[in-house]
Amino acid sequence: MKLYNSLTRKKEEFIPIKEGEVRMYNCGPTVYNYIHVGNARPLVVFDTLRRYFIFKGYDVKFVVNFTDIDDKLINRANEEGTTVKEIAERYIEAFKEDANGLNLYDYETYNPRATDHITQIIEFIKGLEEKGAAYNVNGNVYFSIEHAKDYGKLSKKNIEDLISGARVDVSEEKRNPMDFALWKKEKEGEPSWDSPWGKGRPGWHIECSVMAKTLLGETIDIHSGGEDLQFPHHENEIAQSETMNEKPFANYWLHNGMITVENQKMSKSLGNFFTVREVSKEYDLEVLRFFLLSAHYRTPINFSREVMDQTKNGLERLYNGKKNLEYLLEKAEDRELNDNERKMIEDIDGFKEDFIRGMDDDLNTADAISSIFELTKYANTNINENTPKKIVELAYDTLMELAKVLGILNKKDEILEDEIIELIEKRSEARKNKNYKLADEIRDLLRDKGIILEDTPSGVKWKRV
RNA sequence: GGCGGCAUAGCCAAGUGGUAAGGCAGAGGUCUGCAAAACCUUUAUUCCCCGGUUCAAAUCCGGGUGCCGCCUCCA
Repeated sequence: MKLYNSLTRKKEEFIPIKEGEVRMYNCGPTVYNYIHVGNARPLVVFDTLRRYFIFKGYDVKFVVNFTDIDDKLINRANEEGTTVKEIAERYIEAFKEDANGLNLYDYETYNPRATDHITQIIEFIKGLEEKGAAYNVNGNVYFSIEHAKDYGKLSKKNIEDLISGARVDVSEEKRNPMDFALWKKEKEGEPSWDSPWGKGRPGWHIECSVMAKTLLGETIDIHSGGEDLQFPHHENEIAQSETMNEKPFANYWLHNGMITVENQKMSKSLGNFFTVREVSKEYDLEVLRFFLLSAHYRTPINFSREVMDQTKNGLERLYNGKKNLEYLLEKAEDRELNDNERKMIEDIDGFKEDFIRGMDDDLNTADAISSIFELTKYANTNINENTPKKIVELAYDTLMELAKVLGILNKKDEILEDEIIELIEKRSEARKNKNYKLADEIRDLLRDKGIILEDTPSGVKWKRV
């Protein structure tokens, strides 16, 4: 499998540190608000990468943290006259709901909180201090970038350019304008923890370094996140971790492209964002997930109602294909395969190979999705009531296996209520008697209840909308 | 100013040297009591523009144009 590594700016063959095992870290949300569509992209994309590793037989450890202490949470708490803890709890709960809708919890994910790692954070900063890479000024502790080897190697920035172009307000305390805070001194009314430098709280960058180390080890396989985090956040993580541990922090750095709205980056500061829960009022979040996978993860994608509608229709086509196979599965009988049917096994396996080829090429989900469409088309065309059960099962299992990697087609139909079943039977009777007026009335009635009937040569099929 | 990315049909989107995948929408058709679903046919002689390399370029090289991201909290 090849992955594009931002560190080298090349596609590289993925080689895990430990055979058969992958350790991944993805920067998670700062829980001061609901997540928006832009936040959802890395979550969905790298969840899909995790799923694909599992599909390939790897044992995967995947960490997505919560940043639950930060200026934004503090501001929010002050605005509402409540506590940081209350804000964090609220938006962590909200996150979990959204994540469920996006099908991010199909497998185990570790969701550590920064505030549960204060002890480790303090230890880490002490370690940096001992190495001379951190300095304390009046209770604020800064990381000294001069002590980091290759600072800027991820984002390919050089320090002189950064300083000359810096728009940051230069703190009197910092020795170098690009130095960043590891520990922030307590301010009135802010949550704080005791530390060797007095009361305070951790800076943002240090959290990720510490949680990655604590949960995954000093060198991890893959670190992922939005490309807008590349600088300074990821650069600073590298600086801290590699200075502290004296070994590579992450072997592969993966960055997803931005979501745009009318070709402008969706962001909180521009105010052009759609929260995941807003979207969920109009679309099933599965549509959003499918949309986020419909283009290669490194290209920017534009979020619009038009494209969401297109995605919804495309997804429905896949569901119809699934439905058709489920229907045939009930009818299919076991029998010996003839030559032509044996050939079908190869054909179906071929779609799976195409899927794998796409995914192996730097997680090309757009390409992989096309092989799922082709599989359903093949099944619709070549599989019918007379197809042996073995073939129908293979097609169905293959479809579901590939869909699971993408985290789609996981909706199950509920059981129909007895009164609905009675209505369907009544309508069938009416059709038999050529009483089409009554039959159509019943069909319309059921459609209003969200149940679509389809008459096929071998019986009535139904689905919910 | 520095660094990076993108430009393929009405729309979305693969394809990085061998003659344009797939999806959505549209048109026509088959099937159907009518529908729906499904299937078939149809929709880019051409991949932003101009040069060049090559037997062969959407793909490589040079030069333009347009759009976007990062350099500040941001997924």
